[in-house]
Amino acid sequence: MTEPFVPLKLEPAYRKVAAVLTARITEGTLQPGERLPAELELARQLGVHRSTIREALRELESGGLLRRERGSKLMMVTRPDRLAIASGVTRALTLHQATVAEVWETMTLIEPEVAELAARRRTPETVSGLTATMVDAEHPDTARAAAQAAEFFRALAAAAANNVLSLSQEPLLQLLGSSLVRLIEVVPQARSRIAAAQRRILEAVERGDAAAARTWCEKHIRDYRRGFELAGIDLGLPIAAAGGASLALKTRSKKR
Amino acid sequence: MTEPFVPLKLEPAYRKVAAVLTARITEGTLQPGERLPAELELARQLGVHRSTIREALRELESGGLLRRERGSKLMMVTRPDRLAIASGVTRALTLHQATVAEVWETMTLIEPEVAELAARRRTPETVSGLTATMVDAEHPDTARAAAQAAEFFRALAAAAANNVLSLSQEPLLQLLGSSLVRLIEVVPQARSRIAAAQRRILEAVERGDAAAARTWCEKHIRDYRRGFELAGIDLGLPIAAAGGASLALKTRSKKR
DNA sequence: GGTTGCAGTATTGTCGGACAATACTACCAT
DNA sequence: ATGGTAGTATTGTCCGACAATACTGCAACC
Repeated sequence: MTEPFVPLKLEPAYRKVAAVLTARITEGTLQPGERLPAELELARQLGVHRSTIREALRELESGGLLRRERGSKLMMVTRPDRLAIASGVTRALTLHQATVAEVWETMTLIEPEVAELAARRRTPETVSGLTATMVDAEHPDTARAAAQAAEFFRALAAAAANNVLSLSQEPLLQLLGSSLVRLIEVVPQARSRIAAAQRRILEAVERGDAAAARTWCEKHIRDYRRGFELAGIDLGLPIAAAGGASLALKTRSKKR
Repeated sequence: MTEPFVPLKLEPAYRKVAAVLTARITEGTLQPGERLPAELELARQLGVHRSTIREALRELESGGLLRRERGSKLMMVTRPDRLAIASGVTRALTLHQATVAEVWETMTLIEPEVAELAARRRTPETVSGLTATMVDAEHPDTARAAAQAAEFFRALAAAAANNVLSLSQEPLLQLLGSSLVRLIEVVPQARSRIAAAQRRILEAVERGDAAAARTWCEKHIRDYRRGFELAGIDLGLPIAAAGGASLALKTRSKKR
């Protein structure tokens, strides 16, 4: 048999343009914060038509490498923010029919470790950050409570001072979102149980007791599972496609 | 102070088109495997110009939701594959200057748990999958050895039978790639150590000994750290921007 | 000094249309 | 059935156009 021919791939121009721009950004020639030249200028420099440039820009844009700051015309180079990246992963996992059980199990593995690290690395700031995100057992809005439950984990990861961890965790939180809302809606005692568990973890972190933080976190997550069962959520079912970032706490009011 | 106005956002048409298409896919109206209508047809149906459609398509394409099968014209709906998703995350983490230490630490947290699960859930297939990816301590190609080291973790996650886990792990493997190559190049005994550790883990998984799999995996990863230090890789430094999927096993030599 | 108004320019978003290259299809000849 | 061939459909890329709007500089005004 003869050496099989590799399917030689001729990339369309828009992809090459995208590749060039991406390279510039990742290698640092184009720093985050800088503004991209105008489309026509780029077209001139790269010797292609503006439409081609635009298609390439869309590609980078959806990857989070470019963004337009509110009410500006020129595109700005930027690094993808946590939410944007995670939402891509979230969508993918949804399409792959990830089950509630899989997501929950992954949290089982990760979160206790995060709690442990958080206890070890806590600083006054991160502890107060944690305190600020405790679930309010009284507030009537269930969606808010669910968002806060997720926010607690974010604060925990922040206390663990590891960005990679924070990012790895984010899709899980997004995916769990809709199930969480359901859980809190259906199971009345959930709020107080969550609040209690969070308090325990917080205290352990506060006094730097890594082992305690870990075990309380383990219990906390196991408790979620019980909650899901009580709420009649079938763990084997694919996770519902919650509307992307619906779980993020709207912190709005960025002064500027 | 008056109630501040929320910045009303008027989305450009291309983004709306992208949103419509994405919605169709995530909600299942457009199933993976189906082919998208032609661009002109879409333009007619949505009442916009073809260029607008094309910009939207680029957006979905880069998100992995659309792909063109080799040598076909029409776009096919598809679910993003592991590599594509992970490479986005990888790029993001690189831009965020994630350090070797952070990535390594995250692996420290995750992998032992993965090993434990793998031991518990192993099946004849996954075990033989693991066996197939063992590092070849003899083969001279260092890049190949590094790729195999990563592949072992993939097989491990596969044995753990949790897709969410597999996907969460993928960016870490990609990021570690370049450091791994360096490690294996510089530290001569690395290969045999890696091979030995893998053998231990494999055996533990094979006989379903979860605790052993876990502890061997812990040691294995700690050993990587020592290796990094021996190789003179500064753990506090941002991880090098390895060329994306450079770590994937190259199954073929691309001439060109 | 700082704000306001205004004209002129630059830039994006969207459109219309064009054309070459190529994948697909249907039909015909062997 | 196989192979060839012509015609059609579709993409990739280009050209050009135009309205809406962000930016700039400058003059006028409090």
